[in-house]
Amino acid sequence: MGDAVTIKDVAKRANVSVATVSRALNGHVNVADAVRRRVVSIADELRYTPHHAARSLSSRRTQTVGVVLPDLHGEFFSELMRGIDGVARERGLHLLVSSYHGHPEEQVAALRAMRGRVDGLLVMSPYVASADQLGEHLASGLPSVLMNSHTSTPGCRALSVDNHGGARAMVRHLVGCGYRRIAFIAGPQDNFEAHERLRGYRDALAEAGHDAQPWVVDGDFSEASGHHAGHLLLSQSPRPDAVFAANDMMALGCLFAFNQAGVDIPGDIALAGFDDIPLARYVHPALTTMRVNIPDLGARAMRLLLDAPESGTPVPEQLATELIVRDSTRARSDSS
Amino acid sequence: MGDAVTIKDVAKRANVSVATVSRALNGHVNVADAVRRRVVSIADELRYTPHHAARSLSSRRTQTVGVVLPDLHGEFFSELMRGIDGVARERGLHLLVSSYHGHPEEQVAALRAMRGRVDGLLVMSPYVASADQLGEHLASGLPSVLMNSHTSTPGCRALSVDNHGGARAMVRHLVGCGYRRIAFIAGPQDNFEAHERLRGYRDALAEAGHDAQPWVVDGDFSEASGHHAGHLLLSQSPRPDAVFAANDMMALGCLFAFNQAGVDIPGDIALAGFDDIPLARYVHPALTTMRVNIPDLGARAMRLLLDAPESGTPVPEQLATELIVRDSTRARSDSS
DNA sequence: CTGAAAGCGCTTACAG
DNA sequence: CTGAAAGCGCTTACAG
Repeated sequence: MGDAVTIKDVAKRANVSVATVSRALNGHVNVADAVRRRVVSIADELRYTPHHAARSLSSRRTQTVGVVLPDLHGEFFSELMRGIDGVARERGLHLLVSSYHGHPEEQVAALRAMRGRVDGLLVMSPYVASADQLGEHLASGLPSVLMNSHTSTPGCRALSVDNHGGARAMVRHLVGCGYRRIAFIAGPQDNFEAHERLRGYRDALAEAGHDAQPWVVDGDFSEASGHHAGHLLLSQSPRPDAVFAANDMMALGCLFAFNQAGVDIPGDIALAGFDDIPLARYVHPALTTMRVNIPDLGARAMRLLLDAPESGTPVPEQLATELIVRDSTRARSDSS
Repeated sequence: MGDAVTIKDVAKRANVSVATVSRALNGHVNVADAVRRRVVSIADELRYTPHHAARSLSSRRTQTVGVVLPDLHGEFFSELMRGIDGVARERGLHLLVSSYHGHPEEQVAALRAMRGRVDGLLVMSPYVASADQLGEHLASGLPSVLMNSHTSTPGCRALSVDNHGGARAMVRHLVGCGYRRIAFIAGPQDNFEAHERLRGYRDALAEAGHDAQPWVVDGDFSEASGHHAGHLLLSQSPRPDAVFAANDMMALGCLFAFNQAGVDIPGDIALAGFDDIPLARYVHPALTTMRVNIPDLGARAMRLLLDAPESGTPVPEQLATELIVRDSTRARSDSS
């Protein structure tokens, strides 16, 4: 380990008290200029770095924001971290990242482990079930912002992608193109975002007034489940004339199923996804989808945490999505 | 913030000293069973969580590993984090992540900021230039493992992808297919991995003995630079019969350039990359590449940090790559 | 098995 | 402007 140099060593060398070293290094005003310069130069020379735990124990601040996510890998989280990290950097903050790896029951443990390590918390908890348990644990302490999470906890700041509005807009687009038998491949039952997208689909269909019945097949956000759903839909009679998958990964799985079966997209069946992952523009045909600006979600959540007044009644904020029309959907000439 | 409950509160309620609470909660043996049960249940009831900074200040341990990376976003880092995180999880460790965002000069600051916050460090520093500066700062303290970094610092544990061997193997594959005029799109000059891949290309070419001259065009690992290089190569006469890009992103850029120009791959020119990013299998034609198991790199680096004896002379370890042959290269019938 | 006390390395009122 | 001292919340020899 090598004995690290402490504030005492610096004080000794500079012939001042540790208090003065602390003040000089932290830029307090009440330090003689000559003294400050001497202290700073000695600290430099000795390669002194304040011991973080000691500093945060006495100052009650950690300069760190905790990020608790359901998972760490994958495009989504990587983009999210990018947005969060950008703001952290601007503000000179560190990030303590923790994932509960898809085990909602470990989430509370992850949250508790943050005590004494962070000044605030960004939490993403898309599991519908664990919502209130979560609120309870957040309430007791740290300033927090919830992302894409279903919670009824009052006083909790929250920011979500407008999944309901986005799904509705996509269905409207499909209806506008002339599609009528629009099937929906749903996401996991216990996922709040999946739930909202499904709700948007249903609502838009009801609004369209073509008395089209909801046509929902199960999925779990994975490519494989989309592939399976695609095959299932092809076996129906009549087939849907458009398929809206609750996320792009399932849309891609479905697309492969259609390609395998020789179905023409969008001639025979149109296809749309949600998220706009990078792959969406590369597949053939390129996928119509609803873009979610994920880094922006992270950045805005971070700013909400840092800048928003803690008091007052926080209004849950929404992040708009953007319809990206590509080749997998097309206005029908025989539109009724 | 809400006044957090401390060890004192638990001690008071349990009618024991804080020392006993500490021992009971930390599972030390010398605590009466009845007392331990009482303490544990009271701590539970009070929702007591030890204050991390205090604990690590007195115990000199943080249960945290620091990860200092050149960047945070993108597939590569996301996969790397996945590997690191898996091991951290197994061992009950936290991760403090820090990026210096492509500014090598900020790397030292990032490293220093880790003092008192972590028990060990995983560092990735692909900038050739900053290598020794780095070693100096690492030496003074924390156990560390370097990933994909060029360093001559003795006593420093290190783990790298076998970029040299991988590039050599790819060139051998191309030569074996019958290609002779093999151009190479290089990565950034100051990047250690790019440097090693280039070296592998040169060495393999020399070994092939067809007295083929190295044919290197500049690139910077970006898709755009690959696209540019592709156009440049098409303007040459004679054209190369195969192009090996130092990474997949550039290979994809090159592929788009070839497709735009109506060049048949691999009929007219073969194409190969390095990394095996997910996109590689989806493009048309699917890209021959050298797979790097990135999560494994992270996981092994982590294990090296945690398990390897700190003393002794550490031997830099290498991570093997795997040749993935897809449609963008093919054995030539008119092979000489 | 348990407690009193020292100490981890800082910061911050409190005096001067 | 500067220093002595208390204190942050823990852990850990040291006694008993």
